[in-house]
This record gives sequence, C-alpha cells and structure tokens, in this order.
Amino acid sequence: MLASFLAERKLKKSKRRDAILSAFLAMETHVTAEELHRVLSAEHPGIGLATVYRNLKLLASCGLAKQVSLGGKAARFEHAFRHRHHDHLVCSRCGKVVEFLDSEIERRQESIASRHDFTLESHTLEIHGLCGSCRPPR
Amino acid sequence: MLASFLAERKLKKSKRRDAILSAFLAMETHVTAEELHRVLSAEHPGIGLATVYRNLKLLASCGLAKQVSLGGKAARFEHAFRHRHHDHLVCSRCGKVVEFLDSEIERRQESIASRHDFTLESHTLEIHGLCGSCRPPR
DNA sequence: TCTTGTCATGATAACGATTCTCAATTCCAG
DNA sequence: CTGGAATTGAGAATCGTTATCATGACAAGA
Ligand SMILES: [Mn+2]
Ligand SMILES: [Mn+2]
Ligand SMILES: [Zn+2]
Ligand SMILES: [Zn+2]
Repeated sequence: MLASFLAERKLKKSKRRDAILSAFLAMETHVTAEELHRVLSAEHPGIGLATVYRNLKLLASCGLAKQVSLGGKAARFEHAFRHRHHDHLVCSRCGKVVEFLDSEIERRQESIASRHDFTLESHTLEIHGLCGSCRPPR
Repeated sequence: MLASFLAERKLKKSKRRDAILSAFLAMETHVTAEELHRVLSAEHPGIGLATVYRNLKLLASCGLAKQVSLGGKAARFEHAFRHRHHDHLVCSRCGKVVEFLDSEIERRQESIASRHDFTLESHTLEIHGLCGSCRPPR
C-alpha cells in the first residue's frame, strides 16, 4: 500500500518513514502529530517534528491515515486502511471519543447534497457532549 | 439584547462596539474577523483588528453571533439572533455556502448521544462538495 | 460639569500549530 | 561504488488568534 504509493511517485523508503508508519499503526487513538512524535522519540531519538508532520501528511494522501479535527486545535490522525467511514461523538470534558455510523444520516446527507445540486465529496459530523463519567451526578 | 448583556456585566458601550455590531448585522455572509475588519475600515479607519476579534467574541457570548468553521482555517461568524440552528453545505471550490436543516438527522444525533450515554451539547455537520457552477461540465 | 475608577482600544508582541527553507544526509538505480 | 534525487533536522517563517500594556473613552457620582 505505502510501497506502491511511494513507487508511483518516485518517493523513497527511509528508516524514519518506516518508524513513523509503524508507530502510527501501533497507535490506537486519534493521535496528534506531536503526540506521535513524543512516542517515536523514545525509540528514535532525534526524529524531527517536521518529519512527523510530513509523513503523516503522506500517509493521509495514500489512504493509510485520515485527518480529523475532533474540536481541538491540533489536527488528529486516525487509521484509514480497512476502516469504514464513521463520525465522532466527543466528550467535551475528558476528550473521550466514540465512533459511530448512522446509515440513515449518511443517506440523508447524500440527498441534501443532490437536492442543492452539489456533488458530495465529504462530510464531517461531530457530536459534542458530556460522557457518562464526566456528567455531574445528581 | 446587547445592551442588557453589557449592563449585566458592567461592560461599556462604545463607538467602535456599535460600529462593529452594526457592520456585523449588515453582513449577510459567514464572515471572517479580517473580512469584517476590512469592511469596517472604510467607515471607521483606524479600528484595530484585535478589537474586531474581541467584539466578535463578545457578540458570540451574548448570542448575537455564532462561530462556525466551514472548513477554512479562519473562524467565521454568522448571525445567531432569531436564527434557527442549521448546518452547512460548502462548495470546496468557490466557497458557496448553503444552509440546511434536516430534523431527522437532528433527531438521530440525539438518539446516538443518549445511546452512548452522552449528554448532547452541540454538534457540527458540514457537507463538502462541488456546487453546480463549479462542477466541471462534460 | 469635573473627577475618577473602570473598561475599551490600538499597536505590537506572543502564541500554538503547521509549513517552509536549506544545508547536510540518506537512498537507490545504474 | 557513484551521482543525482529524495529525505531529514533545525530553526525560521506563517497564519490566525490572543495577550500585554500604555493610552483613551465612558459612565456615574460629586
Ligand atoms: Mn475515528
Ligand atoms: Mn449558517
Ligand atoms: Zn468525559
Ligand atoms: Zn462552487
């Protein structure tokens, strides 16, 4: 997947590139470039933050990663290979993220787009609220 | 509306504040602080960009304006007084914005939130695509 | 109307996230 | 091996936004 993408565009393999890819794949959260950089620094000290950004963008453009916002200011990346599209429910207090997919909502978005003569390209749906453990009791 | 809000918090009226409010109200688009500043500069030269930011934030906190993102990097503000909640359809090429409201989608978001034991606070739904005039013919 | 304490403002510095620049390094096809 | 091309790290630069701070405007009371 990455290999063919690199080949097609005469991009090279590199130790850091591989390290970033596997660190990202090992990650199970919606991660920030900085967070990933911190993790990587343990095994690969000296790796630059800019390189993490560069490669994350690369992973995104070849479909291995997907950038999402989740409300915060820093961009977050999630796995995109063999991952169904989904939207997010985010706790505004602790940041907990729940992924969901509602096909009726998806369908309606299609119809809204075509009703207004738009060719749907993508959409972002984020629901923010307080999760059970953050909700004040009583 | 603004007046009572200001009074409650011992904030003052001011020429610029009024100017910003009315310029904003006159605006029919989803405007950027910088765009509004540019417009204001015609009638009120010398008004600072920081002041526009400050007051736009104020308008938002008293319910006269609402901040939305619409995909770009700069925050945009839209009227919020006597305005029903709605979501946006945005042309990824020319930036055209269409507002819509789908009550079934709204309802489903409620149910998704409660299904996961979240207390819904807000949501953001943005559909991106190409509008009719931007879509390549062929 | 003058006084005064408070709030608002403009200029500009600071910020955080991200990208860019560029010289040094690493790749890899030949 | 080599040479040319791609990659990298460090740090500068960018962009939108906020913070600082000295100065000006406001409103309420004397
Ligand atoms: Mn996700
Ligand atoms: Mn709108
Ligand atoms: Zn929570
Ligand atoms: Zn368009």
